[in-house]
Amino acid sequence: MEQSRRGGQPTLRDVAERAGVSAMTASRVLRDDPQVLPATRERVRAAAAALGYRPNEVARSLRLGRGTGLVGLVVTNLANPFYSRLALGVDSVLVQDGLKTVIGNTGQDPHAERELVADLVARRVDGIIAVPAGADQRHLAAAAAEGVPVVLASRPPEGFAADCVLVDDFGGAHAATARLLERGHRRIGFLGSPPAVHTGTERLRGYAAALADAGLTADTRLIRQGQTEPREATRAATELLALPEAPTALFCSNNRNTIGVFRAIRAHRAAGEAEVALAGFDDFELADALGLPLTLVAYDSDELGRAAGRLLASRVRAGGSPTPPRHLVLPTSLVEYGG
Amino acid sequence: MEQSRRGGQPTLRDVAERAGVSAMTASRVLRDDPQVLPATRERVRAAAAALGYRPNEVARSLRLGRGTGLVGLVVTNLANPFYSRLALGVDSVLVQDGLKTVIGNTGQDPHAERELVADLVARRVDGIIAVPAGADQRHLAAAAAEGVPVVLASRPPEGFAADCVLVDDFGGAHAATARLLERGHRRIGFLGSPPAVHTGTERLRGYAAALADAGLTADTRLIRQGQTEPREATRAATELLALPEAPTALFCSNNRNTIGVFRAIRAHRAAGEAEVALAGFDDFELADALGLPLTLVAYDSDELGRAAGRLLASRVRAGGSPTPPRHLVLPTSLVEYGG
DNA sequence: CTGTTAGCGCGTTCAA
DNA sequence: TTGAACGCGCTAACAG
Repeated sequence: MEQSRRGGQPTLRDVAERAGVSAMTASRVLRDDPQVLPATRERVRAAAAALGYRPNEVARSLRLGRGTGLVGLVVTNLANPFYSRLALGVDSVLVQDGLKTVIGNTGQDPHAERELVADLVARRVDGIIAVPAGADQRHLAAAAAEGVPVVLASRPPEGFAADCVLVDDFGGAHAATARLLERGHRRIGFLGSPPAVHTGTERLRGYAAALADAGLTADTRLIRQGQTEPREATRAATELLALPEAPTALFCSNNRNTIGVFRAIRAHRAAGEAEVALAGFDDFELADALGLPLTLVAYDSDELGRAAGRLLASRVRAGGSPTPPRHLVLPTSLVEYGG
Repeated sequence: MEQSRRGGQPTLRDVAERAGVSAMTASRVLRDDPQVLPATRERVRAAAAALGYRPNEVARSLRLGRGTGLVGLVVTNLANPFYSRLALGVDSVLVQDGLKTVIGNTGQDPHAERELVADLVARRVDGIIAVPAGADQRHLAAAAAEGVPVVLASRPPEGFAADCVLVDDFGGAHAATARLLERGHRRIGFLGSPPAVHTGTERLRGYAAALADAGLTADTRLIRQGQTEPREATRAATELLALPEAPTALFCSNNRNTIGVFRAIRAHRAAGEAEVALAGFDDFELADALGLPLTLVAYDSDELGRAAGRLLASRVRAGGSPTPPRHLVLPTSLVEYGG
C-alpha cells in the first residue's frame, strides 16, 4: 500500500516505479496500446492492480485538451417529476458514451442560471443540456459561441443556433381543448406557467386556437398565468370557479397546475357545486387514481431526455464539426382517466 | 475576440498578453491578490472582461491538488421521487459551498455501482453521497480509504467508518403497524424491497416488533419482499389478498410498494371484496387524493438530502481532519389521509 | 519495444 | 510590485 503523497491516490509514476519501467510505458499499458511487450505489460498491470491505481481524469482532460466527460444539466426544479425524468433520460444515454451529468438546479432564478452556465463552461463540461427558465438565452448563446455544444429541451433556441427537442405543445393543447369542446363545454379556463415560459405560451396558443376553431374567443378573465406550484394553482382555480360566470372546464398547461387545480375542483365538488371538467398537459403518476375524469396530454417524457442526450452525445463525438442544428418534435397523445 | 486556440476559451496568458503583463500578474489580479498596483489591476480586469475570460477549473484543481468541486451522488433510480428530492436537497446545500452534484444513477445494478464509485474517485470528486443498492459496501469503503469523504443516506455504513443520515426506520414502521393493530387488525401483511436493502429489513423489524408487542407473531406467508416497482407490488398484493386467510391490512416499506399495493386494493374493492387497510413508509404527492384511508410514515425528505449535503460539505471544508463519524437519525411521524 | 522531452493552464516559490 | 522557473499527472511527439 505504499503511495507517494499523503493519503492521496497512487499516480502513474508510482505504478511505473513499482513495475520498473518509465511512466510512458506504464501509460501505454493502461491505455491498451498494443506496442508493448506482453511481459512488461503484465508487470505494469500487476503493479497497477496492487496499488489500486486509477488514472487521474483531471490530469487527462487537461493534457488531452478535450473536456471533462461531464455534461451540465440546467433545470429549474428537480423535484418536479418532469425534470427528474428528464434528468434520468439524459443520464441514461450519456452514460453509454462515458459522460456524466452534473446537476444545475436554478430554482427559477435567472441570475443563478447565468452564473451556473458560466461556471459549467469554466469547468470545461463537454456540453450543456438546458431547459432555460426565462426568455433571455444570451448566456446559452455565449456558451455555444465558445464552442460548448448546447442542447435545449422543451424550449427552442432564441437568437442562436442549437439543437433542441420539443414537445408538440401547440398540437397537444389544441387537442385537449378540442376534446373539452366536443363534450359541450363553452366556458373553458386556462391555467399555466408564467408567460415568459415558451411551453406556457405555446400551449396557450393551442388552447386559444381550438376555441377559435369552434367559433369562440378566449375570455381573458378565464386565463391565469404565473402559477409555478400546485398551491398557487389551487388558489387561482378557486378564484376562477367563484366567478359569476364560472368556467365549466379547465385546461392546465403543466402537471404542477393540473395537480393544484385538481384539488380546487375536488373541494368544489365536495361543497356540492357543479362538476367541472379538467384537462392538462403532462401525464403523471397516480393520475388514474384521482377519482375524477381527467384528460391529459401525454408524451414520452423519458424519450425527451434520451433524445436530448443523444443529440448532445453526437455533438461531443463530432468534436465541433459544423453540422446544422437539429430540431426534434415529440408527438403527444390524449389519455383519458376515468372518474 | 482574438484567442489563442481554435474555438477554445481564452487562457490566462491571453489575458496577460492583452494587458501587457506576465501571466503571473494576471493570475494575481484574478485571485484578488492585493499586492498589485491598482493601475495594472485595472488593465488586467479590462482585458479579462473583454475576452470573457474564466479560469480553467480543470487546470486549477490539478495545480491546487484539491478535488474538483464536484460531489458524486450515487442512487438507484432518480425517477423515484424519494431520490429526486434527495438530489435536490443535497444540491441545494452543496451549491452554497461552491460544490456541484454529479448524478450517478445505478439502476440497482451492483456492478454498475462499483464502477461508478471508482470512476467518481478517478474524476477526483471532493466527496460521495450514496444510497447503496446492496449490502456490499466495499467499494465505498475503498473510496473512503483513499481519502474521499463518503456520506451515506438512508443506510448505515457497513464495515467502515463514515457519516450517515438515517430515518427512524424501525420506529416509523413500528408506529404504523401499531396503528393498524389499534384498529383491530390481526392479519397484517408486509410488502417491501429486497431483503438486502437496509431500510427494508429495518422496517420489517419494526413491523414484526409491533406485532410481537401485541402478542402476535409475523406470518411469513404474509410477507413479500423484493418488489422494486409499483407493478410488482400490485401483483404481490393481489396474491396476498387471494390467500385463503387473506390479510385485512397491509403495510408497505416504501412508496413504490405503497403505490402498487394501493392499486391492488382499489381493484379488490371494485370487485366488491372486503375493505383492506393500507399503511406505508414514505409520504408522497397526491397521497391525500386516492380516495382510500391511508396511514403513512412521513419524514422530512428534503432534510434528508440537506443533512447529507451538510455533513459532506463540512468534511470537504475540514480537508480530511480525523473527526469521528457522525450518525444522524431523522424522526418520523404518522400521517392519516382520509378516505 | 521503450524512454526522453515537452507542455496542457494554472499557482506556488523565490528572485529581481 | 512584478516576473521566471518549476511542477501538478498525464500523454503526443519524437528519439533510441
